[in-house]
Amino acid sequence: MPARGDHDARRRDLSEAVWRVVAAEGFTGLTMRAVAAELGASTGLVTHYFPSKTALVRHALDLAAQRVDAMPRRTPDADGMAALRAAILDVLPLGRAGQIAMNRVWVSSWDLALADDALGEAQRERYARWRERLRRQVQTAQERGELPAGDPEDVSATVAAFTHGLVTQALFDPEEFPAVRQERLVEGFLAGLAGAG
Amino acid sequence: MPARGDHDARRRDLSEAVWRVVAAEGFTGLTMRAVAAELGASTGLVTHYFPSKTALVRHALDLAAQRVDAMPRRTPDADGMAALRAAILDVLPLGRAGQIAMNRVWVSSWDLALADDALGEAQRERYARWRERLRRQVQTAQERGELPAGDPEDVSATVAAFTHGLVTQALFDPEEFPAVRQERLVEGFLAGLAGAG
DNA sequence: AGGTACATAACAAACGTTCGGTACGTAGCA
DNA sequence: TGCTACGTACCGAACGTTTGTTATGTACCT
Repeated sequence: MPARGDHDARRRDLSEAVWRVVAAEGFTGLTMRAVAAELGASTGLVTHYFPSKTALVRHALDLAAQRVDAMPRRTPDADGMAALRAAILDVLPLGRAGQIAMNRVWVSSWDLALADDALGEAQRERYARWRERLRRQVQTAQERGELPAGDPEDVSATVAAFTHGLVTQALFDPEEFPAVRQERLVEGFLAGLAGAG
Repeated sequence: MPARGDHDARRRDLSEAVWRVVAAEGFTGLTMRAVAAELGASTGLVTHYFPSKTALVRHALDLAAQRVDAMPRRTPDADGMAALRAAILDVLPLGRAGQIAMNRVWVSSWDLALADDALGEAQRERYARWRERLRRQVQTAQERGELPAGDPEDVSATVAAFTHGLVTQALFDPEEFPAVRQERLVEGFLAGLAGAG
C-alpha cells in the first residue's frame, strides 16, 4: 500500500469529497466517515488532514467562498450596469456546472451559521464583502447615469436581497424557475432599479 | 405523582419547547433529549407524543407554518399596493415578538429541506402558496393602476425574492439592518416596482 | 534511521428507539 | 358506595448505532 502521495493533490481530493458530500446531503450529512467513504479511504486519512470536525466544517465553508471567487465570470472587465447585471447572473443557479451545488452548499450552511456565533460572524462578513463589491458597480452606474441617484449602500443591499431570494426559490423549485425565467426576472428587477429614485 | 394531565395543554407545552430549541440551536440541535431537557421532562414523554424523530421534525415545520398564519397582521383588510406593502412588512424581522425566531426557524429548515425530498417538496409548496397570495395583491394593484402592467407571476416572484433575501441579510447582520432601514429598503423597492414596466 | 502518510481499531459520548414499570383516571359490576 | 379491571400518561433505563476523537501499528520516502 503506497504511503506517500502528493500532499497537495491529496488535499484537493479531500476537498472534492467534502464538496460532494455537502452538496448531496447538506451540512447535516457532513461527517468524517461520510467524507472517508466518498473518497474510498479510511477515517484516519480524514483526521490526518482535518484534526477536528470544526476544521472540516470551516474548510467546507472556505471551499464555498473560494469557489465563488474562482468561478469563471462573464464579462469580467465590464463596469457599471453591465457589471451589476453580470454579478447577479454569475450567482444564480442557471445550470452552469457547479452553480447549483454551490448555492445548495451556501443555503445549507445557514443552519449552522445561525446557531454558531463564529460561523454566523463569518457569514455576516461574507455578506458585507459581497454588498461592498456590488456597491462599487452601483456607484459607477449612478455616475454614468445608468441608475438614478440614491444611497448606494441601500441599492446594493436591495440587489443582494433580490438575488439571494431568487436563488433560494430557484433551488427549491427548479421547474418553476428555469434559466430563461430567472434572466427575465433579473431584467425586470434592473428596469425597476433604473426607473425609480 | 400526577398521571393524567390535560392532553392538549401538554401538547402545547411540547410545541413551545420544540420551538425554543429550534430557534436557539437550529434543526441541527433539535433532538429528542434537547426537547425533553427544555421541558424538564424525560425522553419518554417526548416519544409518547412524537413516536419518531421524523415526526418531531415535521411538527416543528408545521409549527412554523402555523405561526406564520396565526401572526397578527397589520391592516388585514387592505387591498392592492397597501396590502402588498403590509405582506412584506409582516414577514420581515423588524423586532416584533417571535418574528426573529420564526425567520431563524425557516432559514434553518432549509438545510434539511434541501437534503430530504419530502421536506423539500413541502418547502416548495409553501413558497408557491406564498407567491399565490402575493400575486392576488399584485393583480389588484395593477387593476387600480398602482402598479404598471406585467406578468403578475413574475412580479410576485420578484417580491418574494426581495423579501426573503432581505430577511436572510437582516438575520445575520441585525445591526446593519435595523427596522428603520428595512422599512426604507421596502419603500425603495416598491417605488421601483411602481416606476417601471 | 527517522519522519511522513496513511490504515485499523478502539473509545466515550450522544443519538433514536424500545421497553418494563408505575401512577392515575375511568368504566363496570356489586 | 366500594372494589376491580383496564387504558392512558409518563418515567427511567437500556438497546444498538453513529458520532468525533485518539492511540497504535505499518509502509514508504528521504
